[in-house]
Amino acid sequence: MAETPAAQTGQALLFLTDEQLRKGIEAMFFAYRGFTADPDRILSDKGYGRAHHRAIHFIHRSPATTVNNLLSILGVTKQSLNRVLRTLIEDGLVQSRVGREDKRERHLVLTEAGAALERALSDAQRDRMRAAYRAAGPVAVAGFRQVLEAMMDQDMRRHYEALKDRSA
Amino acid sequence: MAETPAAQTGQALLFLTDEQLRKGIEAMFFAYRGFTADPDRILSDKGYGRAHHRAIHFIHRSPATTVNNLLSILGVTKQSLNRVLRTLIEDGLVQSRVGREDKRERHLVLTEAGAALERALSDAQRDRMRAAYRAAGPVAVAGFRQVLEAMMDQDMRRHYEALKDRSA
DNA sequence: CTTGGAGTGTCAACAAGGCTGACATATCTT
DNA sequence: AAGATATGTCAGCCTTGTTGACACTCCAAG
Repeated sequence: MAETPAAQTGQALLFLTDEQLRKGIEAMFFAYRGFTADPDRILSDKGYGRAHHRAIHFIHRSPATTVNNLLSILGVTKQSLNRVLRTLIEDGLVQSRVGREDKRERHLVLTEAGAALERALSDAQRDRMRAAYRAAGPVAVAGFRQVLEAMMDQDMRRHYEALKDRSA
Repeated sequence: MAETPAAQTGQALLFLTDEQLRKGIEAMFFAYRGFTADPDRILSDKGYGRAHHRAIHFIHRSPATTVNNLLSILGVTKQSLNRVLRTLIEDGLVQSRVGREDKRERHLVLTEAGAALERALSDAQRDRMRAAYRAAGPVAVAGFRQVLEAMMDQDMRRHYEALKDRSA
């Protein structure tokens, strides 16, 4: 676009032009495809989908989490989640334990087989992430995380922060 | 993890720990939700989905693109794309023109109504991206883009670069 | 102790948007 | 004339999201 009147906006804010923003949008789109590609391949071999991956990931991250907690992290309906959980439980990857304090709640944990699949999936995903991190360098990685965190919804940032604190 | 023997890896490579990578993975997951949330709201009001958004976005970016080109950018089957394109054409948002050189090809362009929807969608998405960029600052944004680009598949990077060059 | 509400599971039905396979049509290339 | 290419379309399947309805268990407040 043309020169803006205020001098301070002339150089400093060029990274906020529509053009730059559009590049960022497209980068998110293409990168997310790469981000999910490797786990997707592993999953489809076993007859699972991305929804199973998400459930396994967050059960691993928060062992003995309740169904409700998982629901609010994943942002889907309980019917959707239940369908996925049922197959994981039937297949012996996840164990559902009745709560001790509150017996209405179910606490979800990975079985050994579930943990093995989790490892395979996150190894694949981390390999790509590691390659990208290494290629970009630590300064870029810090910026990457900053922008992503600023892009989240409030609720999602809450969940993200809660997970971050767990094993820091 | 414990101290690694080599001194050079002690400090410099801490950003490559599994912990850091996992945080990056979760940041991508939560941020992508935010990234698509605003357009999704606009679309569902009109009875469209994310697939329509993607088609509209890339037709806008590459006016008069062919169906085949769009297919390779989006990475879906022609049946999937065709279902979406058919509704967009029926609803008068996209126009399909027989190619001049090669009459087998169809060149896709947005109508005025299609361009209006594209504007609404990308305004919403850019608003969030702009807020995130502004909050994180130009250095972070450069890193953000670097990491995303390193995360793409080869094919996707090719398409991304091609689009980048268009109006640079 | 009863009752209301919360947490959970489940059934049924539906839609979007992926996929495969098969086939038709028009057009270009050889 | 034959084969390859670009596109469209029909039919059917899968995953994963949705709503709505209903049952059950359990906790807590009255």
